Amino acid sequence: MAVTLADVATRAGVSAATVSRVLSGNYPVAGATRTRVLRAVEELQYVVNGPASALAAATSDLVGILVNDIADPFFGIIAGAVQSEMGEGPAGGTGGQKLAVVCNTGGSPESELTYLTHLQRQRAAAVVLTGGAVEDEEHGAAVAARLRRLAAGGTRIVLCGRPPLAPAAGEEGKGSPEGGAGDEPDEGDGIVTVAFDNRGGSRRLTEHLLSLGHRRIGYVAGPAHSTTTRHRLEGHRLALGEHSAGLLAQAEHFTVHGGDYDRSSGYDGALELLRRVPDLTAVVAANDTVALGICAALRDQGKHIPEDVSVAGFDDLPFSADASPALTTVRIPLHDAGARAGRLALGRETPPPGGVATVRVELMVRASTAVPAGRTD
Amino acid sequence: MAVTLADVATRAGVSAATVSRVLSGNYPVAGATRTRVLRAVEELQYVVNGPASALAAATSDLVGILVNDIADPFFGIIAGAVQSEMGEGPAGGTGGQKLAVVCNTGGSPESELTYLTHLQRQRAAAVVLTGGAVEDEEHGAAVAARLRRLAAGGTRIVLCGRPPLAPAAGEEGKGSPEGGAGDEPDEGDGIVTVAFDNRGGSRRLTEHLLSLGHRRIGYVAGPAHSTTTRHRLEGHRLALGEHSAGLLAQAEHFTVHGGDYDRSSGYDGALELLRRVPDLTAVVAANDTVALGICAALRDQGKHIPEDVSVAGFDDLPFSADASPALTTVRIPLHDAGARAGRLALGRETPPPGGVATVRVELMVRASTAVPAGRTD
DNA sequence: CTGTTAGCGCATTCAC
DNA sequence: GTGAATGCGCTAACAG
Repeated sequence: MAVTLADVATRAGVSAATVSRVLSGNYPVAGATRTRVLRAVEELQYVVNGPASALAAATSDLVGILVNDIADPFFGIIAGAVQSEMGEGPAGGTGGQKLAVVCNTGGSPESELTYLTHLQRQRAAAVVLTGGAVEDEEHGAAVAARLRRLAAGGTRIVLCGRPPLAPAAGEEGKGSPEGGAGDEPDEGDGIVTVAFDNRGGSRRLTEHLLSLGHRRIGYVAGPAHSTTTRHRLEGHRLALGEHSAGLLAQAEHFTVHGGDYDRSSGYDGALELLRRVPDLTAVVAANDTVALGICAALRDQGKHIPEDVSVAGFDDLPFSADASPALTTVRIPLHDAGARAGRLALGRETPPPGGVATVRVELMVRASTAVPAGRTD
Repeated sequence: MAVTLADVATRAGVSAATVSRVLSGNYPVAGATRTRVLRAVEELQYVVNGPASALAAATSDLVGILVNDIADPFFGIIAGAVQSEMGEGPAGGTGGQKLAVVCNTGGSPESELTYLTHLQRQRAAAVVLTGGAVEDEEHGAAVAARLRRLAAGGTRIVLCGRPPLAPAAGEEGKGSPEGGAGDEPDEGDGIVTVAFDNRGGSRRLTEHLLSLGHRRIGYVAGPAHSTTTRHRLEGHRLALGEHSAGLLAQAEHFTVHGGDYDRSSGYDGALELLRRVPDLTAVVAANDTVALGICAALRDQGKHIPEDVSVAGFDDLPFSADASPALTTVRIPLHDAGARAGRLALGRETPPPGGVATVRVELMVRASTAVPAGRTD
């Protein structure tokens, strides 16, 4: 690490400033000197000192991507897409390169805050937060506050698959001309969001089940206090309620609140559901992974899918189409969403009006859902 | 971002040095002043400037984790485990906190080098490289060289699931007392590796198939030029060769070299295999994901698993036990391996002798493999 | 086009 | 136990 800019300058017989200029590439330098400098860099195996550079320029090339579970392809796909948008800066050189890194919060709000602090320390160029947020007053406020500070400091903030920030406390009366609008996302802080239509997708999914003739539909929900969990559940109940008040009334009894978005939540949830409602004809899962756990449990109980019980997931992860039977689910264009978030983070795409873009989701009807056995029409 | 150490100092009525000291926590400071400083920090919402701090201290808290595919749980599990080892530094404060970040190379050697350069720029405290390496003379040498420079600069390097570095070129005659040992991993460069026994696991898996009575065993290999691919294939053929020369001779014909470690490689590979050897009784996959693709293809061809064809995977990812039928595979203790790599990266665990630790793998026999149909003993 | 001059914000000697 | 001074390595005005 000993070799510095000055060493290169000496070696090339130029000033440090010149070396800096050829390296950043954003300044005219004579071809001959450039070559000389580059050769010196090569010979000395010089590598820029990031901290020093960041300090002097007051900018960083770090872009953070926060995910709730790095072992979950849902986040992997988004993160990969975000990352794929970095790399090719407008200029050709190594200059505009961003270092996109993903930080695994494990869904813990504390960890989320810790990472945000770290990123703020590093003066990150941008940070992308993916996936549902924990619905906790205190932490929510803390995260929002930190995000606003980051944004104020010039860090671009993008929310992907996470609902927009609520307006800051005490913001409403603060000279806003339109008065107490109150519940609309505040603009102007520069925080942009790419939202998933969890509610709408979930609703369509349940409508599909209803239209097939299902009336006893179980629901294995995701982690408590997660925005995603809530939105999907709301969509489900919206569909139920639109069909009949009776269905909506029994919804709570047909819902089990699983733990994480993992296989065992589905497995255990399905068992519990079967205990409560032995003649269940369909189960909706918080997501595809949970759905697979549900399938396993049903099979272990001697139930056939979809003959005895229909099962549906959410997300349409790659493995869902290959499951047996292939899973009916709601496709979220995770890659597109992530790519867009990446472009937004780089300021390469103009933010949507209002700062919120909602990506469309699509119902994927496959083999795991069918007309319930009792139905003969 | 405007608020600096000096601001806090002024506010607290102390010198910048004192503020620095209470923040780093590694220096005696009077209780009263400490409280005063901390309050000022709080009031001003001060956050350390990472670059400045790193520059002055010549150290960084960045730890990089390189993965080949961030959407693959194989890497997610390892990365998550590595990350879980960071966070609780020896001291209590926010001082010893490391920022563990994962970088997605997509399996591309260029990208790998780019990330290593970035990490070197940032003077990363450590970098963990996970998963198989691409077997390419040139890139291998380039990566090795860069890793050695990083290590020389004080960055800890840990290889996890990747074979140890070959000795540096021209190193053999360079005053090494024991002369041209040549093909043993060079120690002394401080690069430590946690290796997976891919060869041994693969061998045991194929032995299992042979012992069941299978003789026409197809193999859908992983990406070409990957160390992992090669090692697993070698283990497979080792088992074949030990059983009979005939099996080994036809091995190449029974092997299809799929593309990536994904579902479609398995699907397409199985189809090709069936074309070549219609009366196949078993197929071994490069990994579990590929195995699932194989299962899908076989089902689409009207084959039953395991009655008509047995299928086996590798890695034992969480979903494998839930597949239907449950997948016979080789379990790699990914979490343990990652955790160990993390500890090694932090210097919290003493490196194994020789710098290489090999983690044991375990054959998991489940429902996807059975005695072939023709066999009646 | 290139060299010179100042800091960037902090950690760390030294003194006190 | 605390303050004052110095420099980490680089970039960004300025001159020339």
